[in-house]
Amino acid sequence: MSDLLERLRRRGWRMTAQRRVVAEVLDGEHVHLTADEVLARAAARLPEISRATVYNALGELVLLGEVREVATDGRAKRYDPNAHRSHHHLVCSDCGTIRDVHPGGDPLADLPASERFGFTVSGAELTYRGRCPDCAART
Amino acid sequence: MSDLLERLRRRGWRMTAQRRVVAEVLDGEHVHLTADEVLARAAARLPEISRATVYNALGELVLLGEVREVATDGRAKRYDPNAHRSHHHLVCSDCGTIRDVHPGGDPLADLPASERFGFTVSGAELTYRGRCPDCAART
DNA sequence: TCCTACGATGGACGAATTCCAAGTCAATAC
DNA sequence: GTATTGACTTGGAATTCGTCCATCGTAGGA
Repeated sequence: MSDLLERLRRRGWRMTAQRRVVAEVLDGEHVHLTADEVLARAAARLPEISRATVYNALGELVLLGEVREVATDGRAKRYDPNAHRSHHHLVCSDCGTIRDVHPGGDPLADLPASERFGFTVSGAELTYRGRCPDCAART
Repeated sequence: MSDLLERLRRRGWRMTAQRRVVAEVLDGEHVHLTADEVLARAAARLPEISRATVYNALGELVLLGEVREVATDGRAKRYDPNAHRSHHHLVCSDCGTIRDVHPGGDPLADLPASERFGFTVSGAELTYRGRCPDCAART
């Protein structure tokens, strides 16, 4: 679908079998996987891939700005392949599922200079919390 | 200053020496401490207090809504005693320092029903990221 | 094809947090 | 004041998530 692989190659990202598989996993699934889930899916295609390699690759994709890291509470970080369109997240407080949302409004514009305490503000993350329909049904 | 202890007692929170010390630490400092920092300050008054006890007490204070848990990336969670006045956070991406901020706007109102995916949305957290003056000066 | 720097490996390590079984104690009842 | 009891505390083990490191392998240029 997307040209993630192609983009990476153009940017000079050294392409190995392992890195390709990690990128393909992220590219294929438009959900928010944990590092462990990425490892599991990658290992399905390339059984000898190592956990450290997956962490390395994910870390570089984050640095390259191709993937966003989403920290939710005490749980494992999740990796969001949809780094290009600006969006925020809706997290289920029971199961940790994440959905992308596009609220109106501009959080950055809502923070006046008097509330910035001399910080150089570079961005804002908005996280909505709630229970997903599945968890609500399971009551 | 505050009546945190009094409130807790009224709510039937069983008061032990350990719990009192943890509550006093949070009540005294209006900063955002990690569990370890709470332990250190508590141990200064009650040397034999155990780490597990601090975690237990913090967990209950969070459940009671007296303290907010603030997860910042891969670092240790921080505990915010200012749970009663609604506010958001400005985090230094270098040193992890947190400041309370009060932006205008209402994130919840900005999320239309069509973007809620059947979730029961209970709240929104807004986290601004940037560099604090100290870290910027240190360049 | 050959080189070589960069990537992969996996096991050890580390930080933060939770779990557990046994001992202790605050609050209530008498 | 004493007895009672269920809730709280303890500390060490266990878990979870992630990083480090020395060694081995290989992608991609010459």
